[in-house]
Amino acid sequence: MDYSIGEFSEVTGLGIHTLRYYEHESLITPVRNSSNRRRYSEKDITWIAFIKRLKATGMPIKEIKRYAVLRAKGNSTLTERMEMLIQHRQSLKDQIKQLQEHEAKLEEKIAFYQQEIEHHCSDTP
Amino acid sequence: MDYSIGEFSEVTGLGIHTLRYYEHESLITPVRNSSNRRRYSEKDITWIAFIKRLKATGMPIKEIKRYAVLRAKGNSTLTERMEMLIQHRQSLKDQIKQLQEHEAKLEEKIAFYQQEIEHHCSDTP
DNA sequence: ATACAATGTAGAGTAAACTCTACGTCAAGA
DNA sequence: TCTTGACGTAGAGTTTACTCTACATTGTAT
Repeated sequence: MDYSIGEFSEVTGLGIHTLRYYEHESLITPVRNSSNRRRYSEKDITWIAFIKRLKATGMPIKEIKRYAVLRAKGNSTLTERMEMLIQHRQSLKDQIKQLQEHEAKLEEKIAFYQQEIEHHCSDTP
Repeated sequence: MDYSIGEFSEVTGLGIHTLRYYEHESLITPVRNSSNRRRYSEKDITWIAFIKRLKATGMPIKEIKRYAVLRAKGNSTLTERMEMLIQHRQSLKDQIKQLQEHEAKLEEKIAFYQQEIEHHCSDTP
């Protein structure tokens, strides 16, 4: 019930190079088999999914790494990790609010353009 | 009623180097005075504000440049520019939806953590 | 046994968006 | 007049997050 790097690349959608890079950055640490090949577990799949979420919401690799290192230390770091998540939730809320503002402004601009174009085309009555 | 690059940097919050870089990328083309110094107008202020909005909503410089070049060509490009904005509005809506999904999942995760921490701390009754 | 595909490491290369350096010019105040 | 500070150009350097190359091993199918 584990995966080679090639298989894991398939199921996660991350490139093999990227997976090795993530390991180098201590985001994930698969076990190795007798011939030094990486073996990824089922848990690694959900972990990568979570990493992807953090990335998609603007968390830089450095900070994901900080989280990953805490996670690797086990339960004693639960509170600290939660603090990180709560911080990140706030930044995510702020991001969404910002984007909604931008959307509203863009909407205005588009409406204005529509006017402009009508005026422009109705020059010849 | 115009600005030197230093003044313009102040009012827009963009660095002088960045402004020159933007000019190099054809995002903005200030006029020059007799001694070749850039002169930015009031209009340039709102234009930079709009560029910032496009950037903040994930539009790459290359595409902003495409828009800027159309804008520089004048009214004949109004429709094409509007098409770009409408496209971008859609991508913005998609972005927001994605982030909201991520927020919901993060919320779940935090709730789960809260549980974990309670269990963990109540180990000693 | 042998070919060949997947994997390993180390390190170089890439793309985007700046950011900085070096060096020259020019206008204005002491 | 001299100097200082803002500005000019061209090009190098930085950061982030990959992505790729070169070359050595290893597992598997024939």
